[in-house]
Amino acid sequence: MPRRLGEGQHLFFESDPARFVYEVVSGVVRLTRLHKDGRRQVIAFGFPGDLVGLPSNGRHSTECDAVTAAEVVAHRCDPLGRPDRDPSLHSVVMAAALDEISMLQDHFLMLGRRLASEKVAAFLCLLLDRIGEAVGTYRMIRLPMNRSDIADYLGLTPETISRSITQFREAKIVALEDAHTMIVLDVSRLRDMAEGS
Amino acid sequence: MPRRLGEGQHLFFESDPARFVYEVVSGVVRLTRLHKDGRRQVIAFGFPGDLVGLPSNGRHSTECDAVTAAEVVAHRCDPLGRPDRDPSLHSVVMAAALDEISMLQDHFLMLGRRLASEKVAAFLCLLLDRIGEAVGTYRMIRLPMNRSDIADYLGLTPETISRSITQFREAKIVALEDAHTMIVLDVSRLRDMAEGS
DNA sequence: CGGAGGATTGAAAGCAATCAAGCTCAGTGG
DNA sequence: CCACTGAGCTTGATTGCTTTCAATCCTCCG
Repeated sequence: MPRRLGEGQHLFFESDPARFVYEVVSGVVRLTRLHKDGRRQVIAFGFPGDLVGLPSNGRHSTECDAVTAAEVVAHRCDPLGRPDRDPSLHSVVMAAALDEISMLQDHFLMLGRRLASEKVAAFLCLLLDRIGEAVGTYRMIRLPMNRSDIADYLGLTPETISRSITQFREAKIVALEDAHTMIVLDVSRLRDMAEGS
Repeated sequence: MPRRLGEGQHLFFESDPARFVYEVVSGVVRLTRLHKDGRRQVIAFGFPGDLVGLPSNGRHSTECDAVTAAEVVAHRCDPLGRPDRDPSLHSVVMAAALDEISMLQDHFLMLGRRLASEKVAAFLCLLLDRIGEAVGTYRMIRLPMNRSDIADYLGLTPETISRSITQFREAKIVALEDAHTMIVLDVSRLRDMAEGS
């Protein structure tokens, strides 16, 4: 029943007719929109439990592809215009849409931070809360996406992401096992960084 | 029936229990969230026809106040959890929520532009399409908000907004009657500016 | 007429982007 | 088994744009 996506495989494109909404079951997907000049804005990452592909005027407003191998379950979204037909799907989609709005607003606050390092810290806190795992007394973040994805999410360059992470490493706030495996040594200082103090 | 708001008057605050959603009938409202350090992020402006105050987990996720004197109509949003009770309100709110997501995504693209002048041009194009008025062969924008509001919407400073507008004025792309009344002399060049060409 | 808030302009400083060069590691093929 | 390759990550030096700080202007309103 779930549909499997290989890394980099597309689920839908911008302005495709939206026949389905998709529930992410495993893996991570990336919702992006393209600038006229070819640059990319990452709008959001979809983690397990997220509902992605909400339509606007019957079409997808972003494109979506897999950051890692992923599984998704498709739900027809024809009935969205008629809440009486399928009230339970309707409620779920409504809740997802309202949550999405709230998440996008949080994303704005992230982009509105002063320094690049504050944005990166805020992003890491987000991942920590969302997909952090316990490792002894510390917590670990498996970063599924690469530096360019993070850069396009935060409106920065990959070089700047790298420099911020290096800075956290030198300050002993985090340690890197490899480029995609981060141990958070000092959560409270990371949260302080995210708030500019 | 409509509720009147004076300039600067608040309609609701962040994390207020969301008992109503509000339809803007006249005037302009401002949806904002605050950073820990007191800085302000303008999430959106609400123009006539917009539905504002959509709840997340039963609470307002932003604060809302009037940019100009405004009128709003309140709609109870208790029934949102039960689509079968009031299908028509439910459909309206669903459509508004999905539109809002799309608008927020457009806002991201605006923030993702390279230069301050591109962001300002994009913002002016948005206003032009939304509230532009014909004036002879030209089109006019009445800017209801001040430079700081625009700055907080675009993640820039008021000075930078001012400089960008001056730049457009010197390039004969726009003319200012006063600080809040802009004549667009060359729409296509303004759109080009917004896209970095 | 005078005051105040917002807008504009100017000069200087700060921070991220850019350009460019190594580095690491996984995958590949000899 | 190891050299080769390429992609992604890191680091360095420089450039350039926005911010910051400050002064002035303007306009509306008391």
